[in-house]
Amino acid sequence: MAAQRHYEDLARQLSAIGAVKRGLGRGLPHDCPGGSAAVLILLDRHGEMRMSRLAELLAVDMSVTSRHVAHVAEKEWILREPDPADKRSRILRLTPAGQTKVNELSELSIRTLTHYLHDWSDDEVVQLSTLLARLRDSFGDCRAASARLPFEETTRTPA
Amino acid sequence: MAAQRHYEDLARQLSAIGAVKRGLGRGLPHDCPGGSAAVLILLDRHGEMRMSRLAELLAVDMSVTSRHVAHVAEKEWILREPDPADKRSRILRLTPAGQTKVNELSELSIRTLTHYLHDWSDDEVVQLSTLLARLRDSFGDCRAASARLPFEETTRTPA
DNA sequence: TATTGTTATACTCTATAACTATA
DNA sequence: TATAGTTATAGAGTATAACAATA
Repeated sequence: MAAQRHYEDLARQLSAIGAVKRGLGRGLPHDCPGGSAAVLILLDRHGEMRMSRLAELLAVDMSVTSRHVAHVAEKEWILREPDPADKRSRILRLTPAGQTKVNELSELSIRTLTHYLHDWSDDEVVQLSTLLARLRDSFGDCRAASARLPFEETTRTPA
Repeated sequence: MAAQRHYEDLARQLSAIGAVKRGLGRGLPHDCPGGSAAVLILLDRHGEMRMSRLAELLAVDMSVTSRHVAHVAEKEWILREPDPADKRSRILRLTPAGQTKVNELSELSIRTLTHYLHDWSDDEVVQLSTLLARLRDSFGDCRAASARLPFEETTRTPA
């Protein structure tokens, strides 16, 4: 358990990190906004999956996932195939064009980070990645309808 | 200079960290959205300042800053006083009510992080804070109109 | 009845551009 | 002319709720 002051610091740093995300976002191709990029990258990383699984990985509501997926499907970067085991479901899969886009995105993020982090050591980059992964993990599934905080009553109305 | 593969990992983790930010955001008071909270916290942290300086610290365009500031001013959490040295400028300062709000925000972030990161050590929290600060620093002022990447021509149109 | 996914609607955050007042 | 700040407008991301189809 860390000291309160350190939690405060971390909260401030997390709030400020949006600037970096926006900086990375500005490097994206004009036809592939952040939401689309995230869908493609997760499908590349984890292989084909259903909408609900993707929503979980994106950590957003399924309605949001549906919109992003509709966009990349329209670009023909993914296919939405019927799930033989459950007719309500759809299986999402990258197309060859989608794979090409993923490669492009990958190269872009490498170029951008190489530019900004040229003076970081290998170790530092890995350390930050690792801590961010752990942070994400500690928060678990903190989507609106999923996890509730233990002191909800004093904050945003639960509905 | 880190290996390309590590940059890719970091890009993925950064993209996923939005979930944590949203989780923290859901704990905010209903009358104080993220933009307002950021303004208050920076004024508390750095003391009174001009709009342009605040925009720089927020790492957003001044038009955005102006909107957030107008909101917190309407709540009477800050004052916008004329700058005697430059009549175009305004000096922003927390009111006592604003200070109270800052304290409330601080307590909220501590409660939320204590809840989610209960099994993190002091050292780990500090390490993550430090790396995030360094990351932000390495990106410098990467706002849209400020910094330009060296390979712009293949990405979003420069204008 | 419950679950998967879609759509409509609303809210927050951000950027660009046009504008004003002052330097 | 250039700069500080405001406002109007547009675009991206997200959440809630209502809905259709299937389990």
